[in-house]
Amino acid sequence: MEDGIEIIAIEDDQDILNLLEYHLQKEGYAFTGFLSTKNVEQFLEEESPALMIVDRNLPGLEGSEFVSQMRQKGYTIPVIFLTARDKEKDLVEGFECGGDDYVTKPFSNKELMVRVKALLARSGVGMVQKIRFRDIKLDLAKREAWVDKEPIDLTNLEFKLLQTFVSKPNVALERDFLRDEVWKDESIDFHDKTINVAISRLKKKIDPDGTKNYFLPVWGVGYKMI
Amino acid sequence: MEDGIEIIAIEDDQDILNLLEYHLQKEGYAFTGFLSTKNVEQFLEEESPALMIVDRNLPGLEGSEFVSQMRQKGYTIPVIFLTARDKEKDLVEGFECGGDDYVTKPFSNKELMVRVKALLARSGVGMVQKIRFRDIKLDLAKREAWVDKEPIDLTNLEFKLLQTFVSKPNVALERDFLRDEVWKDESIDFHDKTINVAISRLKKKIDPDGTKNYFLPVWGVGYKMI
DNA sequence: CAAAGACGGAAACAATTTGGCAACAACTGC
DNA sequence: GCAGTTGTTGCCAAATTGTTTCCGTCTTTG
Repeated sequence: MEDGIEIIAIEDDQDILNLLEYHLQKEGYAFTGFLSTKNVEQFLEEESPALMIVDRNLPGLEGSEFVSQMRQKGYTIPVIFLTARDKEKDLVEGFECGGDDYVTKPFSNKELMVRVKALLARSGVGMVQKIRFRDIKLDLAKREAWVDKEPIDLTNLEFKLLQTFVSKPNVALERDFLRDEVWKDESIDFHDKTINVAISRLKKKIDPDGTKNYFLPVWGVGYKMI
Repeated sequence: MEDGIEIIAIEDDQDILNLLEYHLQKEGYAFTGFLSTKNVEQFLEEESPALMIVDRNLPGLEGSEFVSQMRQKGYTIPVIFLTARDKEKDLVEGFECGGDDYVTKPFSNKELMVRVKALLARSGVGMVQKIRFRDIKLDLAKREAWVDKEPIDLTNLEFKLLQTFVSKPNVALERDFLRDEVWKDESIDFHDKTINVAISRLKKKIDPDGTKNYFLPVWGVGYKMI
């Protein structure tokens, strides 16, 4: 299912490691388990998994300490800490040292899976990114757009433009901002009318009758999607 | 501490609401509680809090359903769901419908605070720009203005002008300052009366009856908003 | 205190800026 | 070279902004 997404776990309890392996593999993730932090760094150098599950209470080097070290060395891999339910002080430190979420032991399969998926989504992995506003829906991964459940064929520019607006609904976007955001660099001799025309074309595609008034011109500033 | 960050909660259990209020206010957040989803949308239109805590099991409209509706309408406010520990199916839906985190009841103060802070950090709080003075409110992002809760249609120049005054209430702003601040460059042959006329037009828009006397002319100097 | 001059208020008019849109041109990838 | 996409230009309409004028009010000063 989640094509080739790799998750590793560091946990000194072999039973829990097996449990993690079972559930995560069932969900389609590639899984590698470690009983200690040893060899993990070497593994990270070679494999770059998408997520790391770390027990707070490891023998020898503490889990949070290990993550701190990895962060220092520049690894930004998202981390879910496993922590005993009664150790709430750990929890705070877990967030503070750069960990991204935590799960208390004993954990349920479902809770873990939800947090794994949420964290992966947050870090932009295997995203099924969909954004919507009013009756407009955009699938960023597939680059498809729907208006009122009808698929709309948009060009690349139109899609970027619409995405920019749907990401910031009800906000007046200045022409300079749009130029930076949609047209990126191309600095010199950028004609003002370029934006007007692009908006005009987009309007005609997503609202041929002109009855829905998605775009409101903000005079002297830019446009606002309403 | 967290200066003026506003958090609202929707929870039908008054005791829990009080608990939330106590803890969140102790941490320095401005808090508003709701016993149902009624009135919440109206509140959101006016206040735009930084975070919303929503019980999944509300009487009438379900919490997740409500959040879905708000998202459809373009509200991107981060949400923490409160959910009973045994209802894990809810939990999954919570993430799916756009919620950003969840906390299981009964929750500990610390867990809640950690998640609140993490979510606020993740959503980059402090970007919503709203300024107000007397019964005037300006939303800089939306470029909308309200007087006495009534939306007022302002031109770009008028908006910049009003923003300048609302940012410095009770201060006499010199004409030179206004020229620099509102009219930027355009140095040469700037007629004095230009400012007069601009102020005059602005006055007529935000106070048609002329009863509120927002602007006090400071003879030979400029204007003061009072 | 009164008159003159300076300044602000309001309305009308003029100039400028801006957006919509259509048509044409340039570009791109195949 | 063709079809699709994107940028440019020009015309029109509308909104905004600047200028002028006249008048009333305030300040100053003799």
